[in-house]
Amino acid sequence: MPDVTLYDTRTRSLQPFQPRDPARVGIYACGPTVYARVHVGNARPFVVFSQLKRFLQHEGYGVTLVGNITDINDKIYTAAKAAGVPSGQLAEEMAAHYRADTDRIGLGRPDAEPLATEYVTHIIELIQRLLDTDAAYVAEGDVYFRVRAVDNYGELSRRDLDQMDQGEGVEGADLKQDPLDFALWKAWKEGEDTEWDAPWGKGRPGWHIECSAMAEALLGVEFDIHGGGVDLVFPHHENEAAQTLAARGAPLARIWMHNGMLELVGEKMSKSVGNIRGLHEVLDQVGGDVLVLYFSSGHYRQPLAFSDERLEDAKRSAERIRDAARRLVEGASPEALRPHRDAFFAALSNDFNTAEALASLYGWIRDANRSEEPVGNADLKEMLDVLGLEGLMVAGDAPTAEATELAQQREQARQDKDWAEADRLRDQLLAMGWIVRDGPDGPELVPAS
RNA sequence: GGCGCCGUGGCGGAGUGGCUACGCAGCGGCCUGCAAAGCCGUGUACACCAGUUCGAUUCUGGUCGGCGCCUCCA
Repeated sequence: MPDVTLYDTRTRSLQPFQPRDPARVGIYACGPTVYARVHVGNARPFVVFSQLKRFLQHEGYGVTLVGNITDINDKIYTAAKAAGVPSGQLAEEMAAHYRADTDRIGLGRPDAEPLATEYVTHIIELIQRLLDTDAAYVAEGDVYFRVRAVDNYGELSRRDLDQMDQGEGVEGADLKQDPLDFALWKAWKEGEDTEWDAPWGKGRPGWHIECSAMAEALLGVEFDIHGGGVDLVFPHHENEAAQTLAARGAPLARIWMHNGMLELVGEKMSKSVGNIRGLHEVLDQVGGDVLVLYFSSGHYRQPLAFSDERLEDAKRSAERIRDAARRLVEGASPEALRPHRDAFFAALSNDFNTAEALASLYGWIRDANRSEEPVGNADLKEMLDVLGLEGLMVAGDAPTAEATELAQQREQARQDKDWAEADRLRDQLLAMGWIVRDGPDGPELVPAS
């Protein structure tokens, strides 16, 4: 089994995966801010890191995946005010939607899904620590992080402090000692309907510190993999890294992984642009397996084109896999197909290249389809399991008695060479949702999808 | 303007210094009563210009174009 390598954003290089403890690999993947229902783009990190966890488990590692939900944020206040509901209620509703929508993807849940609101104590403690070490300061109830307190600020996102925009016009700019400093805590303001007490006054945590605190609480510092969308590299992850380093004297994570964006007609899909497709809508349209297959068709680090056409392609590809699975028999796969299986896992070992892995999977299928002998399904099952596509192995519902009866009538008509009647019955079956395939062993009824 | 990513056949999308990616669509064939599924075959693909090299889509430099981040963003 080849060693696993993963691309690390901080060093911009492929790194051999060498966890501190193979039995306890920690992955933290930044989840959404719940101020609205999530779109398909938000599902990419969920899928990528869920699959990565499955793959690492397959390779023998013990893995804990943490996927947070940000439920304290300016966006939530704004959206709640616009909707005329309490912000806590909005966040709760949207978090519930998020869990329900991502459930339908069919990859299970992360091992922990912390909410920021559950970790305010940890957050306050972490901020206090930063104040104690003089890496942060209080200004009129706000608390700001002193960016120059860490000498490697900008390392993750490859930014030169002295060349960065000076953040003019940004909220709180006049309170900052340095325009690049960012808020760890925002003092309560008139009209805000949630607040927490802290030694320096009531208010709420800033976004970046929430993740540092939750990750540290659940995985400890210097855990193995921190993931999220590439749009989070700066400032979110840069700030997380800086805070934790300043507070604990140790890096937050060893490897930083970032997934590429979904693109809709050549433009990043995002709520601010307004070119979004709801995750639940897409799931209504094609279901979880097709969506996962669609995501898997490109490398996780690259942008991926999103459109109905792409979805339809993935749907047909899924059919190809399903049809192949239907022909297999239970049990071990032939040695002759082994190289395809091995190539599949070798591709995943090389920076989790699911696109290349799928090519091997299709190669396996082609050879299996070509085989005269019955082919055992073990390899295919193993590969699909790792991608979370085991659902494609499941045969559809058994034909109804009525459908079977019609199929038999059609066989009789074919025996009698009454082609018109046979075709009529075939159309009737299709209308009922059954495709008839005449094989050497007689007709087969396959659910039309 | 700064930092970074990318330009591959009709579409999507991997990858490699010389050898079929793959999927979807198309075309021809086998099979079939006809289909469907499957199999076989099929496309002078690597933005452009130089350079390195026996040889570059793959390395280096430049040009043009697209995208992301620099403010909330998966």
